[in-house]
Formats: sequence, C-alpha cells, structure tokens
Amino acid sequence: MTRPNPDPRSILDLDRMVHEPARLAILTVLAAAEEVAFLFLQKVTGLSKGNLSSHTQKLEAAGFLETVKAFQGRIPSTTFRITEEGRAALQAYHRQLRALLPKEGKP
Amino acid sequence: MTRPNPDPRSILDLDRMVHEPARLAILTVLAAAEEVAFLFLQKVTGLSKGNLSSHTQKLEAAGFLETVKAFQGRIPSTTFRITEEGRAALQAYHRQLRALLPKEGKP
DNA sequence: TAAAACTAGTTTGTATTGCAAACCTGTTTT
DNA sequence: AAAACAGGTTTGCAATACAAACTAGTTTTA
Repeated sequence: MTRPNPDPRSILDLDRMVHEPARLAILTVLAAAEEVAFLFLQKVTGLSKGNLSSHTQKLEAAGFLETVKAFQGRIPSTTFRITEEGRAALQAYHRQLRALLPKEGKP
Repeated sequence: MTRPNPDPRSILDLDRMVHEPARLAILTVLAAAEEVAFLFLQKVTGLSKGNLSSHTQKLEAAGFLETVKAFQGRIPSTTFRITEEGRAALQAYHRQLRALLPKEGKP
C-alpha cells in the first residue's frame, strides 16, 4: 500500500466554514473569477437570495471574501471577491479532501 | 481544458447524510472492516459516546449501516456493519468529491 | 453483602445553523 | 400617482450536531 488509510479523526478537522455545500459552491465560483456579482452568483449556484446573502456574510466575517457595494447607474450592485485567505482556505480544504479520498480505480 | 469546471449547483447535491464529517468518519471506518465495535469506533473517530450513538442511529435509519447488539460474556457489546446501500452511498459521495476537486498540480 | 465505582451505551437539553418567507428601499412601468 | 419590479437583508423556524446527564447492568472494594 503506497498511501495509508486516512485517519478518521482528520475527517473531523475539515474546515466547516468551507465544508458547507452552499459556501463551497460560492467559494468555488469566486475562485474562478476576478469579481462576481450577487445576481450572477445566485444564478450559477441556485441559492435563494436570503440564503446567498447570509452565507456571503458569514464568509466575509471569516475573512474569506470581500463585498463591494456600488451602483451601476442608479441601481445597486453587490459584488464579491475571494480574499487570499479565502483562496488559501479553499486550497487547504481541497488537500484535506484528497487525503481522505481512496485512490481512484480501487476495487 | 480536459475537464470542465464543476457545476456549482452539483455541489449542493452532495449527500448530506454522508457529508457530515462525523458520519463520513464512521462510514469510512466501517467501509474498511467487516464489523466494528462501538467502543473501537469511538476511539478511532474521537467522537463522544452520545454523538457517536446519535450518528449511528441516523445512519441506521438511512439504511447505511446495521447495528448488532450482543453480549461478550455478560457485558453488552454493540457492533456495526456497513450495508451495501451504505457502501454505494459512500462511493457515490467519493465520486461527487472527485468531480469537484480541481486537477492536482494546477497552478 | 452492601456500597461504591465502573462499563456501555441512550436520552435530553441547548446552542448553532441552513433555509426561505417576509420585508425594506429604491426604481421603473403603467 | 399607483402599481409592479429589482436588489438585497432581516426574521422566524425547523433541523442538526454535540456533550452533559442519565440508565441499566457489572465488577470491585470494604
């Protein structure tokens, strides 16, 4: 065996701020783009407005994204950017997941 | 690009019965062994007894494991076995995770 | 042999959370 | 001017994870 089985305890260490599917979806989108508008984010994730609003607030409180409020003409527009800390957290989370996935093509 | 970026909506489809870290840890241990005793499971996962008890009950209600209550001499002993359905759910979950992980060694 | 301490788990209580309905503020349409 | 709409936020609620407290029985101690 080249890789030891994952320590089950390490599974409990998964970063819950990232692990929550709604927030993982948000971070995944943000990580792929420079800046993302609220409504676009809502469309691609499928989250309700309320749900999206509260999760982005949590991610902001965690320092994983920043919110930019502006006006496009006279209509308000909220956009988000992932922070370096957020990107690092997402990458760390990906590493944690890889560590716990069995090798592909296992019987 | 050989693989498209994960659809953020699919992240929301992650099976929450498996996604919860405590239960993922439990299933991961059960998948690696024929049969696992309550106390052993508690030790390797690091979960409290109460927490382990309630999560195994949920997994049983979901049909992902079965509970066997027996006596070793005169002391009671509860052991668990993953079901075929549970194993399938865990494998499906692994596939979902792989689908959303970026290719390794990405810049 | 009675009491105290331990074992193996379950139930109860609580604080947190994810979620959408209802709401709010302003803009555009009728 | 009123009604409808847009872009979000706040509120209320049901579900959840978690450990403290409890239960039922066993072993040890006095």
